[in-house]
Amino acid sequence: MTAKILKRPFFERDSHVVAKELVGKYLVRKLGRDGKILKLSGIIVETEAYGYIDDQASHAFIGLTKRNSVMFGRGGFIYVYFTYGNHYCFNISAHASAVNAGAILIRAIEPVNGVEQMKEFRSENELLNLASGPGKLTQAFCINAKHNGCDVTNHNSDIYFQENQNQSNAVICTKRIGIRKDTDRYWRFLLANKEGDNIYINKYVSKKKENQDYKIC
DNA sequence: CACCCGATTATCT
DNA sequence: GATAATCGGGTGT
Repeated sequence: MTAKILKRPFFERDSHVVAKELVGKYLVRKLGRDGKILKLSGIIVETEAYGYIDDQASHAFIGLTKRNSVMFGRGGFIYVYFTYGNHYCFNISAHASAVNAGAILIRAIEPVNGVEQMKEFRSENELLNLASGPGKLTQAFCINAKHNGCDVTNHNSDIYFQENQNQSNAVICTKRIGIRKDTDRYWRFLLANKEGDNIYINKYVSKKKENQDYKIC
């Protein structure tokens, strides 16, 4: 029996709730390659939530524009944007109501299936460096501007999310990183393992130095 | 290993 | 014309 795909209702909740719950789930990328369908997959180990009018760091803060329009549509659609002249960032729209807006930035993934293909896409052999950052994971999973606006909630999607039967037992949160405004809210979520009183953060997260100030959530 | 800085372009004002 | 939800290479310790 295959794991369940995350459907529309999962994404139509407050973005910080969705961001927290996406941690530990699988991302699956179906790819046509040499006449066959190749599946790349991995466990989401780091996300960030972005909101609407109360969140100055969010692309939606300025109101509806051509670029951010997916953040204003229904939950469960892909928002990809190009930044710093080099990198794509992969987001999924999420908010609780039709008059809201928001998205989740997928920041890091622990590679599981299709590792050799990811290494080729990245020109990089080190497993820890394949998808441990938002720009790295789009390259490893071959996600780009053509995916903007795609629905992830059915099996025909090239990109979708799956439940994880063996989900880890802890998620921690930190302040969001790489932003200039609204830097104080704890809307960055990391996968961790709790063993007794000890917390171990997943080693595939990005920017390990910025993980010091965290809370258990 | 930590810090610093340049690259490079779509998007919005 | 300014900005940016980043990355990787270079330098110095």
